[in-house]
Amino acid sequence: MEGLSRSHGCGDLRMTHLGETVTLMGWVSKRRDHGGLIFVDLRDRSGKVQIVFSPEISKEAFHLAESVRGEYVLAVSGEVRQRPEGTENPALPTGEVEVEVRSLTVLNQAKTPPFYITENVDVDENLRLRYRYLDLRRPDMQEGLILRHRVTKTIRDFLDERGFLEIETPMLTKSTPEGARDYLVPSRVHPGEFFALPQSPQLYKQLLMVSGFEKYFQFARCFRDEDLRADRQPEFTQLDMEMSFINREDIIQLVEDMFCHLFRQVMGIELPQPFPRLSYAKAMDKYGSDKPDLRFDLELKDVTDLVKDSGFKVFASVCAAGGQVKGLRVPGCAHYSRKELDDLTKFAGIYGAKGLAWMILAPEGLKSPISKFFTEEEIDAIINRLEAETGDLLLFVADKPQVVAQALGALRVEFGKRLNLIDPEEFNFAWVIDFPLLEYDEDEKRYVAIHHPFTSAKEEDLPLLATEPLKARAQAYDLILNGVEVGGGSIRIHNRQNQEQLFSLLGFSQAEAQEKFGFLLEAFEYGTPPHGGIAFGLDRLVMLMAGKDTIRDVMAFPKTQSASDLMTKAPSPVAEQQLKELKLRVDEKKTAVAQGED
RNA sequence: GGAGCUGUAGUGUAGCGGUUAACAUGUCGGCCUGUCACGCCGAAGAUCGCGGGUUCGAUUCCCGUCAGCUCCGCCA
Repeated sequence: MEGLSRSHGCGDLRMTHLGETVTLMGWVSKRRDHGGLIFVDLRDRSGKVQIVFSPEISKEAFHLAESVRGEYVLAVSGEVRQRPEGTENPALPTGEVEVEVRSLTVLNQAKTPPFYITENVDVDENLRLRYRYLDLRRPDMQEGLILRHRVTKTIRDFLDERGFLEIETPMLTKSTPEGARDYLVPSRVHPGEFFALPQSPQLYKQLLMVSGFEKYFQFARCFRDEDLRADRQPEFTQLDMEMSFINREDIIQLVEDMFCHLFRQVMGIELPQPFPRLSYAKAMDKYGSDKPDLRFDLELKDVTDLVKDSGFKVFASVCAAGGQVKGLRVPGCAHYSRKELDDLTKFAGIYGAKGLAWMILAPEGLKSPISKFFTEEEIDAIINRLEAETGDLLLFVADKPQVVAQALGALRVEFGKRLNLIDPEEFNFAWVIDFPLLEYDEDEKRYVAIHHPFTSAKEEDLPLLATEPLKARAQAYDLILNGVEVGGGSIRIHNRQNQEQLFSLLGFSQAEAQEKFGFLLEAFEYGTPPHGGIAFGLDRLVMLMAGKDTIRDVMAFPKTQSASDLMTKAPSPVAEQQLKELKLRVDEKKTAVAQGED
């Protein structure tokens, strides 16, 4: 490298550089050896350009190039030249030019990679994760991380402009009840005691409000030891924000401005403002989800009133037991076969539905195994309610409201995809507001907070906390994008009495509340401003902006579904000495149980 | 904790109760001065994820297991 200095990025060369002598450094993407002439596509972060080795230009470079292989790291210098007429490559941004190489330095050799370093590879994810550093060489993976950088950079600048301060909070923190399972870190200095990695910086950011910082944000790494999904990793990044002296409208306005700015700057897209809002109750009722995909219509219709007194016992008994019956109209699917309907039933079963009733509005008349239980008037009323037409398939689920919503909500999304009702280019933002504050946990026999225990109830619902807590609505709001929850927040409780009241509703004794959250309760006694905030899942947001199906594709080093890192082989056992220092002993629970025992 | 899908040369796939396990691509060698999915000739490359069972015989069928993925539960 002595005396060598890169002058341009490979992907940056254009006709305007004609005649310039350039020095490029990058990887061999492809080599085409014609015997007397060698072409190499040289790739770096900026893109690719064709470089040419010819004995007429440099015998030395040409012969050296004969030994070059894929993914070798090269430094070349030579003149940018217009390609001979007829040999331009319109598929490449640099396709009008090439570099004729006068000197070549092989900076490093490379083994043949285990998979192709190109766009759109369909390789076993096992391999991609094991060789993540090679996977990340692929241009579309680089684009994802570059996009991620531009998103964080744009947001940082925006929030700075609006008077926000970026403040870091600890990673070694206190384990608190409620919420996800914690990742624990043993304390060497305090044997038998543990830190928890933060599930979010929630309490710290509220305390920063007590401290008077007024506007805070942070790109915060969060940890939750729960099972993974395509959009859930054990560690992930939140854009975390908190503000004092604000109300819900202030936050919504700021966030909409922020996303409009972000999409304008990064994607060149103008988002329509204001973002639509719908209540939790309406979202659940119409779409069976608290994060509905609003890129397509398909609404659920409640037919409970029409069927509760009908002769169909399955429906009637569910209604009598306090359940409900809802229907989904699937346009143009009257041709569905028995097998396809059985598969749909199985699909609904995943979400707990014990069955799936259907009606087919065929041109030759109604086909349905349940129609014989209804009068003609009842059937007409149902068809009217669903606004169904000939050629439609109608699907019904009868169950507890929660099961009906989940099953039909999932079917709605499924048909949105199957019927191609979704515009993949669209970014459909909306707010879901007025969440309930609490729900009842049947397993634990107590109330649990839907958002989190620091969320304030709506002022007009405060009296309900003492009488009918489940009816109280929270000052909470989620931001959804294309059926994905990308963020959520709330106005917080900011005085000790209200916070203690909520803890007690959640079933904490005063002593427990003091032990777990005493520092917060105490802080609230020293002049706490009204405050609230919101946090966004950065990985999910970037995933959607990049058009990817999993957040793994926009994270540099993600974990597998079983929360391990195939590249480093983490987690792994540690030395006995390390355990000793921590005063820890592994319970030798047999992992390798003998086979074939009875 | 549960359900489903996948696992065959380096990679992506095909295949079948008895095969020399096929194809493409990559790799290696030779030829080739305008290619860009370069072309042509040749070669090497497989413990058919692992273990057990059924069978005269299993890569193929069955059971188990491991790994990856998708989903349910879980994720304030």
